[in-house]
Amino acid sequence: MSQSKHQLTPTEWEIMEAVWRLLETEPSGEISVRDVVDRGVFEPAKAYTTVQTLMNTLQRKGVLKRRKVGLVNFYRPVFERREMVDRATSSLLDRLFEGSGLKLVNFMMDNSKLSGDEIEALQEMINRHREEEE
Amino acid sequence: MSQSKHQLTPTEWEIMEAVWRLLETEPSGEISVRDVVDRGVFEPAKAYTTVQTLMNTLQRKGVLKRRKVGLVNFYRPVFERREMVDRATSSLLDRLFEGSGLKLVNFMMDNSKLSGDEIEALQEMINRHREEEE
DNA sequence: TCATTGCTACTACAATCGTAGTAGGTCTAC
DNA sequence: GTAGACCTACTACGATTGTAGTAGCAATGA
Repeated sequence: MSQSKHQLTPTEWEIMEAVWRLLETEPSGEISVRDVVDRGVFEPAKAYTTVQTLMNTLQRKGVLKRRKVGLVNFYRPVFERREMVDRATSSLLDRLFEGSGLKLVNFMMDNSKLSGDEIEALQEMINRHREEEE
Repeated sequence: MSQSKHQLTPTEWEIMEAVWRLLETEPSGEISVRDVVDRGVFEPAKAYTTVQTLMNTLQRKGVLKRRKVGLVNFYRPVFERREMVDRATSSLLDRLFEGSGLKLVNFMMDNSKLSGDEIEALQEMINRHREEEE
């Protein structure tokens, strides 16, 4: 079936979001299943072994790297969140907007995904972007 | 598992894209499996029964409506493409950008999903949008 | 009339997803 | 030194996904 490479399912995203978030305050850059279970927020809660299975799947998919310290497995993300978001966004872009970011923005404007305030902020972004380009 | 409501898998999207496209030149607003198989473009090609199964799944999910004429089933989309794109986009927005369209646009600008030309076009869009608001 | 064509309904089946239980091995605190 | 606590590896299992085959029936054309 799919499994192509680093495409995540919604539940795997949930786990990864927790991993990235928790690692912000984790100087070692590594994290255990226990950390994710205890400090991640899941609604509804997930069993320890469920999280364990998911993290091992993520390891198999090459999204987490696993390292055994003593008896305990520690995991570290292979990619930054930004990279994964990029892939997911590109995938949506390719599938639904013929790869055109402009079409996506256009769609959002036409479908109220951007409020008036946000469009003002967007204008600011464009201005800043132009300055950076010079 | 998921099946929540009208969330499509990549392959189901492929079918629906073909259905919407073919219906543009189909005054009846209905289409058969045969139409999709013969006139849809799939890479690699899909067996007749594969398309049949997928279209029945889409019917079960409430995305296509089925009507038997004589012996043959005809299908019609329940939603316009725009509606489904809206759902998929909102889903990505919620999962990865905290529901903020602005964050998504920001991300795209920072990650070269928008070329310089496209940003100009975006500026045009904003201007037009402002005029419409007045 | 009867073989071919074409369609539907049903079935199959491996892979994946989401969730979790169980067995068995260390560590630790009494 | 032994009973919990805690962790890992393995297994399970129903649902879904993606792909397709088969049986059977209707229309059709020779």
